[in-house]
Amino acid sequence: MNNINSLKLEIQNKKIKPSLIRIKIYEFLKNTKEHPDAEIIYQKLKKEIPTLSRASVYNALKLFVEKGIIKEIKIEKDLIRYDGDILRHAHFKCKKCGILIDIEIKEKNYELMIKNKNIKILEEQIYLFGLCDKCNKKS
Amino acid sequence: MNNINSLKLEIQNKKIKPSLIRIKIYEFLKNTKEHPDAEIIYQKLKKEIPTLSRASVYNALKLFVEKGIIKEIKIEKDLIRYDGDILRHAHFKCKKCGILIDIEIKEKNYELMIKNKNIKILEEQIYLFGLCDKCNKKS
DNA sequence: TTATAAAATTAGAATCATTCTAAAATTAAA
DNA sequence: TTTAATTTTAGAATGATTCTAATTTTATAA
Repeated sequence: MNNINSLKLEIQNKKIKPSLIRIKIYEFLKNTKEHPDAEIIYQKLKKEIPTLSRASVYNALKLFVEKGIIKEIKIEKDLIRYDGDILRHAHFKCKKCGILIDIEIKEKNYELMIKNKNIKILEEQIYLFGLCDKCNKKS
Repeated sequence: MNNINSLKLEIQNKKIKPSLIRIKIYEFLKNTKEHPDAEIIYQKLKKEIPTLSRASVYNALKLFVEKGIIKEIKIEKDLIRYDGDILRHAHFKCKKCGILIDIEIKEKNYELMIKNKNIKILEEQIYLFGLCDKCNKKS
């Protein structure tokens, strides 16, 4: 799972040309649960691809988000983090230590009451803030 | 409701010194459903208070958020909008026309399943994206 | 192949909301 | 008052992201 060839196919299925840079960025996102930002991806891949530029990272991430194969996480004040897991889930950030954790959503019980029935919801982003296990025990 | 004196009291109850600028900013947020950003608040109040600086607006907004009397809405790519309504609700943004709409949450049916039971959730931000009534009918 | 067009990549400049800084003004305390 | 503490201010600094224009790579056609 998540080998280069299957990742390449996933990209191609979305009509994205599978350049080396794009495959590498996508691979990186698919194999981490750290929800990295553009700079972290850039620094990591620069070791493998010394000519890599930040612009290419930003370009690829933007394209991936548009095509729906990754998700933006806008939980930080000043930067965007990225998630290779596009299955429905919420994100929790500890107010004390800053750790970012995936939160499973109980599908059945989650319902929003839309007064205006004609609104069509295509996407959702759920951010939770509080105290993680460790920080909660300490306090 | 929402007269100067009651707003002043609300601010004071949160141990915030009720300077004119703070009262005016709080009043503005309490009397609009537009979810303005700092710049809009600045431009609007500058007419009344010509000496007003952007820094004061940012300072007051930051303080209000910390004290919990207003909420940040981080639904735009590049700026923060503010909400004087701190009652629990989600925000919907139309992908076509960009309109921002409050969405009531059906309390009973909204449940998150937290695997790690020790996580303590103190705050939530729910953002929805899609097509508003008008844009949905057109397409 | 070779020529040509299209797309991807690059380095670095530009953008722009927000934060920072240090001074001035205001308010509170003694 | 006098002094201290807080608030406000203008403008500089910050920093993630976007833009630009040139270069490189890839695809297409003859």
